[in-house]
Amino acid sequence: MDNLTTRQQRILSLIIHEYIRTAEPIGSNRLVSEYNLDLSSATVRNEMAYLTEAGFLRQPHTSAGRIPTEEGYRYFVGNLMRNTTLSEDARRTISHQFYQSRNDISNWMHLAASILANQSKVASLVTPPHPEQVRFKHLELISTHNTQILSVLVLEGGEIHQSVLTMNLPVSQEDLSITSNRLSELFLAKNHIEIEKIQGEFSELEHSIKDWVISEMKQTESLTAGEVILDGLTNVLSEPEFVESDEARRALKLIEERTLLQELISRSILKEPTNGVQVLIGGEGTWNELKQMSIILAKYGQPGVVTGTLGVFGPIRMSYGHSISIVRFLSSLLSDFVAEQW
Amino acid sequence: MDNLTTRQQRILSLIIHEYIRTAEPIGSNRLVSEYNLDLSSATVRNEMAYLTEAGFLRQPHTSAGRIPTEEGYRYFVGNLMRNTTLSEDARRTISHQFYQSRNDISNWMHLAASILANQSKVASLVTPPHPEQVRFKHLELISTHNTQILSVLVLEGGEIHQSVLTMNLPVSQEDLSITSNRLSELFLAKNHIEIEKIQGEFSELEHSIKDWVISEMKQTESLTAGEVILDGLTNVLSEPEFVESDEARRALKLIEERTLLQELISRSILKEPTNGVQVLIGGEGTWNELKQMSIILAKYGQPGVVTGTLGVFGPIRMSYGHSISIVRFLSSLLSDFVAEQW
DNA sequence: TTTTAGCACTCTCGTTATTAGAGTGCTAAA
DNA sequence: TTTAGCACTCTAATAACGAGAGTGCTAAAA
Repeated sequence: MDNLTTRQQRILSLIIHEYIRTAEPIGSNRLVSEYNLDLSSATVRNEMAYLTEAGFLRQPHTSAGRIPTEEGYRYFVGNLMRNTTLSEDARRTISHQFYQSRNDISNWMHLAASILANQSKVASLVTPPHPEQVRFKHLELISTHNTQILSVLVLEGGEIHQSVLTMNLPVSQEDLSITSNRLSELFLAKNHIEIEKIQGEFSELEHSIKDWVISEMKQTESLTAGEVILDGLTNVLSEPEFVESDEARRALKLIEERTLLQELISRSILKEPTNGVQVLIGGEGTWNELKQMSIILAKYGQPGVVTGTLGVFGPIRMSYGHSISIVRFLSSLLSDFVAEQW
Repeated sequence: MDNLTTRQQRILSLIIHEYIRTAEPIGSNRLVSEYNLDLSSATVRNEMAYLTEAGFLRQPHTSAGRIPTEEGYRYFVGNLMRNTTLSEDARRTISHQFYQSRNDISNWMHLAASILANQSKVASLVTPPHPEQVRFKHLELISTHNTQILSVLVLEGGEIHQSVLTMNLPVSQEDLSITSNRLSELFLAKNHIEIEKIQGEFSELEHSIKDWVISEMKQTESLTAGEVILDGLTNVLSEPEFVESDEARRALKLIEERTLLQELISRSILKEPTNGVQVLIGGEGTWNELKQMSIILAKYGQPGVVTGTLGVFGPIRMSYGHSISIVRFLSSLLSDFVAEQW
């Protein structure tokens, strides 16, 4: 079943290539003339018949050309795809853009999403870098009004949480400084369980702050990927499948709503992907709603310390080689970035 | 030109209402039967002819029904629209959702965008609350590696900036604490110009930090609305005008790219809007690319202190009454929110 | 044994013709 | 001032049709 001859592989590749380009069913004559094959259309027809039998191609109707099945794409990605790399030029441009906005996290996440979308011509997603083990680094308390405190919690890895807390009684900035110093020292490098266990006297103020710190840390730890930044939806949207089919549009809507995406990220990121990039084609039988879409995901960051996810998604008829190389490049770029900063 | 009789206004309203519902040109017979008018179709025809003459309606072709012109929508929004309010129920639900995620800014911005999109059934945008006068509040320096410093700058209003700075030489946490205390005291409540003017001795470390603080503050002040959060693009995308017309899709793409949007926000927010909500219909003659779209914007926050922008956008054929009431409600909700926190 | 030329057959899609129906504007009567 | 009536216009749906692209199969060629 899976042992195709070189010629069959070649033909499958060409069909996929041409179909990605044109979104039209590919016939034998057309293939031969388009690519100047040293074969007659009849021979190609025979091979096509075999590939159809084997489940890699299908016909929308008798007497139409062939289009790849999910299985066909999968075989292609798994066995036939040649590994494209980005041009040195493109890579330099991208790196440069990053180094310009290196400081602000939210900034470069959006930048990453935008680059992914523009380069791949499909839609992109990026989740924030997320600490895998959440440990306390520093606490800062700043009085704003009478009873209001702006609390800033810095975690190991540099993630920052801020909240405005309201106390029962007014507190002076001096008290706040003392409190934050004391707690910072006590909590240093501990995770939330260890903080919970700390024995000792706590004032009412300290107690409130401690509770807040613990709840923030817990929340951070539980949440796999809170926010998901999307970009380039309109790229996908002007593809013929999405213009024509209501179903495809519904799939896109589902993705925009994030819930499916989050499930998908957390599930698929578990099985460690082949060479860093994971390709989900047509929902992989599990997600029926995504029959017409493919998703390419990669982790970035430092395994075990901080990691995030990024990727692209678009019609199942997408340019895998190109998309994968972009995702891979950006994932390694961001990883370097994160490593440099943390 | 602008003084329509009550009957003409009524007919214009009905046509707009029906057109928004069906996206089809509206004929006289249909209007009479659909709304059980106490008029003959001939009379309605006469009025339609007048409204067409006056520029409020147009015919896609002779012997077709009428559709509203931009001018027609504008007259409707300005004079005829009845002010709908959200149901008490809906309002409670929304408030509730907000109070749940009240702490995290980025969190409730996304929430706001999502609520706007879901309620209005079109696309939405939200910009972060942005201080109008940028003043220094507090500085925190935390050592991460040898030469790397995590710097956290808190501005009046509570906005937080963080960066990782790299020094030439290693610095101890102790030195950093001293530096941050000294600078915090010196810079307190000053804007970037005043900070620049401060006389006195600065160590090399202090100098670097000072430069960074100034550049962050400058940047914050110049940037009207850095990030723009979008949601609900797919709502718009399944409207017939966007399915059918390439031009409309291009407009949406342009919006997703943000640059046009930012220009639009900064320009339109200047002229203080009528009762807080500004409605841009069909690009208002200025933005040709947006001929088929309408945008509803409102500020939120505390004027003069921190403000952001939120709104919805969709096909020019959108349900203005409903959308405006949602935008207005969310703007006041977020304003309360911001007021409570700052 | 493999490849290919040839051919009959199938199905889509674009074109053209036709028509039903919805809509209009105008005139004249109510 | 309103409306019934009517001739006229234009679209959009439907049907009929043929070109074209594609297929699978058979038999001959390599």
